[in-house]
Amino acid sequence: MEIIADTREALLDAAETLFAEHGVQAASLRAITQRAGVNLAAVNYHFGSKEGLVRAVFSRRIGPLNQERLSRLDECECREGAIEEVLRAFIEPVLRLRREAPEGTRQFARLMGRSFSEPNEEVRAIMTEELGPMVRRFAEALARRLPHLPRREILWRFHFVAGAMAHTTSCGDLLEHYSEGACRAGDPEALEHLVTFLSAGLRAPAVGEKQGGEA
Amino acid sequence: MEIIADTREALLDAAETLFAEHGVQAASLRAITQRAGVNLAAVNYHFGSKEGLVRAVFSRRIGPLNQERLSRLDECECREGAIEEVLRAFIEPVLRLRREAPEGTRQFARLMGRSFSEPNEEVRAIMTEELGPMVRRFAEALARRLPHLPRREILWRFHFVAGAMAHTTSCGDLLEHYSEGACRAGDPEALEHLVTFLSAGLRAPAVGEKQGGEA
DNA sequence: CCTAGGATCAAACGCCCGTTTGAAACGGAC
DNA sequence: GTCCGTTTCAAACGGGCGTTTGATCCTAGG
Repeated sequence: MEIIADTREALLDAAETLFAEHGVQAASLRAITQRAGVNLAAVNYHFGSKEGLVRAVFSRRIGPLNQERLSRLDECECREGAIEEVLRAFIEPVLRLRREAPEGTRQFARLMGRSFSEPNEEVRAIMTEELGPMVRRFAEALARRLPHLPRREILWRFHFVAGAMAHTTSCGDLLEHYSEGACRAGDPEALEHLVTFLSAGLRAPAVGEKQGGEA
Repeated sequence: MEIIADTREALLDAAETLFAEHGVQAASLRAITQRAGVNLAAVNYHFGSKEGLVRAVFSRRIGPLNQERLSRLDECECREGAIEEVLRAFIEPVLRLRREAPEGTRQFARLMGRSFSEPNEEVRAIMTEELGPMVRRFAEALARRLPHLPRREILWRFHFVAGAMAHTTSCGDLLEHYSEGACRAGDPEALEHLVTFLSAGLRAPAVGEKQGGEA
């Protein structure tokens, strides 16, 4: 528990940036160690293998990220906050990653957004493992606020919520490109657009019902 | 224009499946040619390079796909159809890919959903090129039906529409996993859930306005 | 029948990958 | 000063990659 973790941290930072930039598979250990200014063998010494490095890169950020989401959800539950607040608790911590100081951190949101659909099975496994309990708690919070919706429909809609968010964090360039620079996924207003759109979607009547219909 | 295109087609089919399964980068030409039952050198002979093969795999499907989307949008425009119809024209052709006969085709939706956030820049370039005009026409169709929304907000929301759809086609397993099999992204009902959720989101009042407010 | 040209083939090319190795450098404990 | 566990290092390992090559097969046209 000393400050010896120098090489480890340098590796995690370099890997985070290069994973985000080129993908986990395409970022070579040679490129990572060179950027970190350490020897090639350091990865296998400190993390056992490339997969160990991948796991460490994800764990380092996802732990605190989920903790923040869940503690904000706790607050929200005490105050019996509206759907909008639940969405903010879910989304804002991720969007804020994009505006934080260290360069690698900023890239992590992009990396994470992409990782849901990663072809690499190990990466996907890491994501489902690390995010599982958090996802379930948010799904419950939404279900409690939308008692008229069947459980299956809650899950569908939460899937869409996650999709819109992941798309925004991982393909922000696309939006910037099509809007010719007018919309920037890194702006604080992204949160407001997401919350407005998604809360309206969540509040829609159940599939098969007319507008204003009842359960 | 004869039936000589045997090897080419076999390569496209094999590549499509393996690209979807393992990613463009991780699918090797050796694996692709072996699955296609052709010689390794056939890729470079018929497509010039691996990138040529990638382009061909995408072009083969995206062309007809966009044509179907646009002709359905045309119909919809004639009848002055509602937002729901525009969404169906945009989404259904993609979801139907998942239920079509050839195995590779079924995988293509997954491949395409993932390709928006591909680290490989060439793949992303192919996507923006091939989808650009279609995207713009749909954005206009939505703008005409939501005249009270600023143009920027239309673009934000269309981005979320695309995100929810892409997430559904590329990470359906995730939804199936978290719902313990209750929700299957390949089911026809996926379309109904998407349209219900997304049309409600599109109809939300502009950011910063109260429910029921006017432009 | 012969031939020219497209299509296929096995084999090799050079390169980069993740990992391993064994030695060197370091830094407290005694 | 010596020792020992930790950390760093240059070098090499085997293997897979995309691509190239030159020979061989096949077939339509003269």
